[in-house]
Amino acid sequence: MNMRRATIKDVAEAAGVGVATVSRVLSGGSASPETRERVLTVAAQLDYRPSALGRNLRQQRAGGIGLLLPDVTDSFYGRLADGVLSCARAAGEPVILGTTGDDAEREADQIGILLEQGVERVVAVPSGDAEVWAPARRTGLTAVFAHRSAPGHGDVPAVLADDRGGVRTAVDYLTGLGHRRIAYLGGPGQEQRVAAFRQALGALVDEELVVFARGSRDSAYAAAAGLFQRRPDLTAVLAGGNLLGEAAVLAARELDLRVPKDLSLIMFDDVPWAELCAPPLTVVAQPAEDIGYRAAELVLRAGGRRPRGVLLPTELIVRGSCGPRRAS
Amino acid sequence: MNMRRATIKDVAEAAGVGVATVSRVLSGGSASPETRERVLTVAAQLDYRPSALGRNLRQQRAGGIGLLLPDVTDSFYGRLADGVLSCARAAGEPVILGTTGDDAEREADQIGILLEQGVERVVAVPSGDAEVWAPARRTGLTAVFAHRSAPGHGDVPAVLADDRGGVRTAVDYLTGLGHRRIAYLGGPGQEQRVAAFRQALGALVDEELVVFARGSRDSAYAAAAGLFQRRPDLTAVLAGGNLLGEAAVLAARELDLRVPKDLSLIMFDDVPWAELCAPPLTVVAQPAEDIGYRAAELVLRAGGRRPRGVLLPTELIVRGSCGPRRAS
DNA sequence: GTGAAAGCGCTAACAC
DNA sequence: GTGTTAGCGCTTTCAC
Repeated sequence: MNMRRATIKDVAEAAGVGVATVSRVLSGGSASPETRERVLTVAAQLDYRPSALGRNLRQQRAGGIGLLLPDVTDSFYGRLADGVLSCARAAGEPVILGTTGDDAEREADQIGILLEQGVERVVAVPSGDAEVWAPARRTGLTAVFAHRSAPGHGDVPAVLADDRGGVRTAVDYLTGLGHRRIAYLGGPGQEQRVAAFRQALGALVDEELVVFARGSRDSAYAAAAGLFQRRPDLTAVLAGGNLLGEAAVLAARELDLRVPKDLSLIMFDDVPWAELCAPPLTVVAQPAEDIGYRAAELVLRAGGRRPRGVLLPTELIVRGSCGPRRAS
Repeated sequence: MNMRRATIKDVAEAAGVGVATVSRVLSGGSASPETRERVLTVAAQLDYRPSALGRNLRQQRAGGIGLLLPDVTDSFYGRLADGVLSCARAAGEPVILGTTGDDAEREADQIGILLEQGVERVVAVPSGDAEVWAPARRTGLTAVFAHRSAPGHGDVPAVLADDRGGVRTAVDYLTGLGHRRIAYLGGPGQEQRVAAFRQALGALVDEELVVFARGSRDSAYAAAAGLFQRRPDLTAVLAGGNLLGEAAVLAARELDLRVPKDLSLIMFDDVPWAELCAPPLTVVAQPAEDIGYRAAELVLRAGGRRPRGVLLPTELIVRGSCGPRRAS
């Protein structure tokens, strides 16, 4: 089998026109109705598909959009990716996916691969600082950040959930229930949220109760278990992501802390299993898919004037994992 | 800013050699030690990165590997994707991701996009039959199927979990607990498993208890709820995936069926939340990441002789969602 | 061991 | 409205 694909030249010959005409017709340029008709027919007959290879080289840039994510295994990023994919699909653009593991170096590698491929538009959940992104900027790559921004990237538009609002609502809810010793269990790149947490809590903040994990499940579990053991006096936790929430539930169970009796828990990111958990988890829902879709939209219409950023609303969904402060 | 990237010609000139020499040096061909040294130095100085665009056109094929998945939102496919990505990363190859939604037509579109890009190697969880894949075959594209095979694809290698064994173990476990009316809640492309289910159950099969959902959560829920309402006499369910398991738990809860007292449940695919569920779910674990990794490996060494397929083991992990048949 | 040159498929500038 | 042609960056003969 293994038939050679028809090229523009084949079509041109078969239709008795020049290659330029074929190119024009296929990209909607001007041509007489009859020529257009003929070219289209022949192209269909030959099952001609313009080669992106030729076009890309000629135009000095690959189409398509790059997508850089910390971890496809995390369902939040899965949903975000889904948003990007549906937007890209609507535009007929391929998506090149790379994962960074929240590691700046790995991110730099992935950026390198994209650059090498001639990709000029990327949606990223950034891990590295401005230095990592410098080669990309220099090449004129258009980036849009999603879910979080990064230090030193003043002019890269970002599509974010309203972390500030989400944190505030969650903290208010918790303090309203009487909680005073509230912990924040964070992951990579959550400076924004922690700042909001500190601000919302005001004088109540206890820096020992603000802990960070790296991106992995293990690290999240270690952080949660360590926190709970070190400070058995805390009565509520805000987990900054579904991996962290999962870890908190696991660690609490392991240490025989009953939720919500001994410990109230709010998790960032509403995942399907939050409802299946015992007790069902109260969460701050983030529109993961929308974030991805909007970011892809932004990067695709790179030509027009782009807003500095987009802020999408979060929502506190109260289920059963928070209760009044224990008498202790 | 927006600096033009250095080309091979720039390097050649700066090093005082011909472009061919630069190309040879960079791809490990023969050159005198001193020439090699000089070229390498200059290339580094100029921060030269060979353009994949030029290479691809010249070689009439894009590097990289295509990845076609039903749904990135499903954590099983997320893990599978992760496996593919780590293998691809090790090889320095980009991955082009597309989702099919378990729809043959959408799959055909995605294949079209890949072909247009000149991608010649793809890992896919196939949805369509041989007809959908015909254009791909004709172009000489190398495919490896993952997680499931498809009808009429005799010679496409596939990396599969041992569904047959997994189903048998699960069914044996259930019948050993005394269950007789066991349902199978299936998803798209699970013909293999259902066949194994029928075989394992032998005379006990009740065709009314074998139901299928499409890929979505809604559809899964509808199928589960419908099944439970129509046949309140069933005492055990085998759910063919984590979405289906999730739906089964939800539907059972909605209909006040207690797990495992009224209903025993086994879910295909071990997901982190299976442990957090109340009760913790007994599952048939599948090595999702390995499946992806192995498939990617196979497609990358397309040159050598490739085995017809790989079968990876599954494992029954007993937790708390199965009990003896209710007295009823 | 090295360089010159052809050419991959396409688009855009230019001539008619 | 249409054809001719140059050339994008690279690899790969083919001479030397």
